[in-house]
Amino acid sequence: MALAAKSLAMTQPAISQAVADLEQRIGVKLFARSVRPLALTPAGELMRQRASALVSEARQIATAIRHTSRGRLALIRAGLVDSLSRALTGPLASFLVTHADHVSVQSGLTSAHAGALLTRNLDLFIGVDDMSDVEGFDRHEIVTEPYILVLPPRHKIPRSVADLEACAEKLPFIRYSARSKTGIDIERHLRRLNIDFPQGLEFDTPFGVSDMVARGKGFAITTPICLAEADLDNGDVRTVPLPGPTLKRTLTLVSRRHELGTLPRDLTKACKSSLEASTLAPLRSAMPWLDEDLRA
Amino acid sequence: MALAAKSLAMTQPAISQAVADLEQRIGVKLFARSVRPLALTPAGELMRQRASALVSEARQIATAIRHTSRGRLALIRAGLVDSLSRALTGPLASFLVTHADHVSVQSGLTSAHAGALLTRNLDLFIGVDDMSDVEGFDRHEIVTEPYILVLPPRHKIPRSVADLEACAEKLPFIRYSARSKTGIDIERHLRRLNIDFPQGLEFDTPFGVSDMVARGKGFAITTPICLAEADLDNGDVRTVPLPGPTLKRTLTLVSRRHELGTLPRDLTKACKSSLEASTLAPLRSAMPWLDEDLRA
DNA sequence: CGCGCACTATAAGTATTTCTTATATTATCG
DNA sequence: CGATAATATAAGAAATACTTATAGTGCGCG
Repeated sequence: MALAAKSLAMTQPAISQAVADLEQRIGVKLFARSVRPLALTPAGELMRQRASALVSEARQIATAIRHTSRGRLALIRAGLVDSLSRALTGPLASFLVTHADHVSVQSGLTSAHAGALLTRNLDLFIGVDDMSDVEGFDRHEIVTEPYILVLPPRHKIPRSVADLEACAEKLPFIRYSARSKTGIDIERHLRRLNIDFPQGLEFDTPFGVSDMVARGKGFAITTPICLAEADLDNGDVRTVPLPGPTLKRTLTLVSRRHELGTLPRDLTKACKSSLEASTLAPLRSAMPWLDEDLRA
Repeated sequence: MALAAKSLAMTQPAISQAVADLEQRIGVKLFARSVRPLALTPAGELMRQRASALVSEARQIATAIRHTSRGRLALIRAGLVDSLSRALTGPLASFLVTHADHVSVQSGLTSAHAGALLTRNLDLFIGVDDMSDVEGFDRHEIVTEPYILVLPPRHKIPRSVADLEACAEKLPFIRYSARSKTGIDIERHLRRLNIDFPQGLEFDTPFGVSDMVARGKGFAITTPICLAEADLDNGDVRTVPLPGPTLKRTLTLVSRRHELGTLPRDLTKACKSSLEASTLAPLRSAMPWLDEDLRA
């Protein structure tokens, strides 16, 4: 603390008091004081990491603002659900780079992107959740697709809900993580069918789920776009319609209202075109039974 | 400003003065005052975006720190850096499922995994950062690999640092996001070489970076494993040694000390074997100049 | 075009926060 | 065990941020 005071041109008690104040306000000890020299607690280490990142970002803001040029946005940060990562990262970035000096594309789960949009860490995202319960956002639908059943090759095809439930007698059900909207939707659907597959393996990426099925380690519920995204090297999985009532998901572009002009609408158009050509048409060829269920 | 004052339980002149103070300190106008109601300038808009993100992150830090707590582990939650997702998700899950009833495998950026490990949202991770400055963790090295330069097909091969810098005259430099350790290491290396590529495109996935290079949109610095992970459909990129001093990265399994017994060591062994067979041997075949630089 | 309205900006004073000085307390080392 | 070098505490000073009172400004309406 004495060295910190020196480097900040302050006195040592000022530092000590400031740290003590902060500890009191957040209710957590940041330093272990029963040793010399003082050591950070795990919480103190976390604070140090995140707060120094914060201070660094704060300093960068002033610099960035001074360099803002008119017209083009300085920065666009876009989130893309990982099930569209391979299909749309290129088209998305190519489009955005004509509208901003600095483009950041972040892949991941929609729940994280929704949170980041709310806290203004993203400017828009394409994902499974359209945040329809929150005011102040625009939504542009890109595609609706049905959930399908994926089984290892030569697995018997279940034709009823009872058959589906019986699959778990031979192979475990491979899950999407409950951290993903897709995982949540699937669990809710299974509960409606009174099916309760035992806990076992779960993944937060389409590849993780699909790869395990291809390896013969289990069966899963997924979507055609997720399967395309997995891009399995040994793509021999058996895909069939999901027995019982249909379950669908919609992929939507979400942005704050009144902030990006026509960019979200134009971007949606560009993404629809690209997705149709690169993913949907091939999927309809591979799974003709999808038919009208899979269109942008 | 009057509404902001009301919502912050302050008076309107306090807001007016604070904004004026800030404008004076950074030397930039944030509001256009010649119209009613007041409008944000472009700089003001950028400030609003970034400052609100900053405030949000600041609030989250306190919450995250309070939630740091010791708790019993009910399952194994493993983080896997996305550059190893395709290569190791299957082997990792297959191994862990023999040691736990419930296994969660989360793909993503090492920085998020490191944070998650610190806050006990993960039990272990495999990533680029070994958290060597933090006490209380065990580290098992899996592989060390050099960074390489990737260029569009038929691009002239840079043989010196000056050549490397000159690449940006024709094509933009495609970056890894600064949210990734890989991105940070590359930026630091370029600073050491006194190279400052203009801001342009950045991605947080190996696929994003590699796909843009394959499309001829730019050039990039990446690693052989990242390139393999991208698994490009049109894999025609030109890979060459990075001119100038070598830069390497190490992928490490990190777990808390004294908590998982021999599992981390055993898991490391299993991952090394799998990685060597599935990724490293093919890479050495494709890029013979890597030679001894790429071994588990 | 002038006036009224609803807002922001400024001046001066007050309240709060942050820092300093002086010194007490504590962990470590020889 | 005493000396040392650090941090913590108490009290007062300095700096910052806020309030009140009121001047100034852009817009819309008659």
